[in-house]
Amino acid sequence: MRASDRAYDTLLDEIQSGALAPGAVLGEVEQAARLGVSRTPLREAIGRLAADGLVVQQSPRVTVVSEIDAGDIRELFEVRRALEETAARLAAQRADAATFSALAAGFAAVRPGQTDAPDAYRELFAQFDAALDDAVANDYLTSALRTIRTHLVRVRRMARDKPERLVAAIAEHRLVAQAIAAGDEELAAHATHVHLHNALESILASVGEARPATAALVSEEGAA
Amino acid sequence: MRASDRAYDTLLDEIQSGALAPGAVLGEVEQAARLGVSRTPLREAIGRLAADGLVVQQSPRVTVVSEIDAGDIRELFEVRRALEETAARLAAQRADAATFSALAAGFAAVRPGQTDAPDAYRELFAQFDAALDDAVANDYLTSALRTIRTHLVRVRRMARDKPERLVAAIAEHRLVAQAIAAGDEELAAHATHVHLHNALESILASVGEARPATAALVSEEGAA
DNA sequence: TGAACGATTTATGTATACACTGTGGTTCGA
DNA sequence: TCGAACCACAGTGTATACATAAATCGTTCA
Repeated sequence: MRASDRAYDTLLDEIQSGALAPGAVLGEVEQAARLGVSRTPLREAIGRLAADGLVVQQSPRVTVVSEIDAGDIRELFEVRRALEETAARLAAQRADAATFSALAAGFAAVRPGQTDAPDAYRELFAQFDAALDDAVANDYLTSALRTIRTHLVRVRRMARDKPERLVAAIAEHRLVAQAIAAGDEELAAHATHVHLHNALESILASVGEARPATAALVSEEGAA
Repeated sequence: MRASDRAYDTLLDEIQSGALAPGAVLGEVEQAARLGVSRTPLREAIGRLAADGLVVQQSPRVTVVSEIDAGDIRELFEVRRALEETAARLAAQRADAATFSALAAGFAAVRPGQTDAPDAYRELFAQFDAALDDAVANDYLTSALRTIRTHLVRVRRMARDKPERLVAAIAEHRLVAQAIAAGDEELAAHATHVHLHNALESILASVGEARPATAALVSEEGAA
């Protein structure tokens, strides 16, 4: 395995896990020494992280881990909605029905509280994403989604999902999978839209910065 | 200016212009010598082109300029539709009306045959894209669109637009600009959809690989 | 004669040395 | 005492040397 790949993987993991916090300065010599590689492959790793948007050149001489705030999360979800709704539509047109029927069954089989860790849920979501990419068969779309998902890992870490949100997310995924299996393009797109709306609301609430529209909905719920 | 930037700019231009044709092998020593830089900054340039998707590692030892066929063009437009429709919607919500009114006026002022080169049209389109990016104010979206546009330069070169298509594109842009200026989200999105549909059809026809649906429309036109 | 194995060559991956720029601190002058 | 200029240092950008791996060509054996 190449040293530059190891450096990239390590730094990516550390940024996504928060070990390297936003704003942390990434000096070449320092990081190269820490990771046990020379500056050349480390620079390549930094370059890839910069292309992903995970690090930015704060000044011409210092690169830092990029910040991410509630505004970024909203921007991220604007793009995510566009790409995933499109992916859902295309999958509904092209996907193998059996594959997504099986995924839907997998989501339906989940019993709340049965599985111990959220890792089991994450695994299901990852399988769904992989199946979606495979069904869509569009490298440009998959590539764009990959970038978004890379950022989302950090977002999810910032905003821990509550257990009930995870259960709801399972149900939402199940509906999307069913719609795709049925070839129902509109339902797949709209169910995806609903899912992403709920996911965003949950994340923003968790981060503690609900937007006006959400505040209104929350107070409605409180009144009802 | 950094050597790696010069190498990147040069290679990007050569790939987009076709001077470096798809399938061309990019040897590091060869290209470094040709561009008058050492291998280190050249490798960085190649890495950025790979992140853009303009070059691919054909085998672990040889990187080539990526191929692009009619299938790629369709995939590209699937993503482009998703992103630009979203951009149009967001711009309709957020844009400064005066800016897009001015752009609409600029499109309206174009007299067919008045300007000599398509470069004048391209300049207008570029201004529109820049204004759109500015209005949307979403770095993730802008970044994704930048990648798509990078590929589109090559596509346009492959498929020269006919003059009448350019005139139609001007009118289509004008409508989108008007819709954004008016804050009409739905019209902006749908006009964008129509524009991209027409652009794709024109390109595919020019490339000589019209898809079934298009063939039907063309024969209808012929019959009418 | 064909296939397989090995050696040579070539290109990439990595390390390191050098140069240059930008910044910060100190000192000198007003 | 304040400001400006100069020097020093740190860190990036670039070049080059070295190691390693893969591909190709030649030779040998079946």
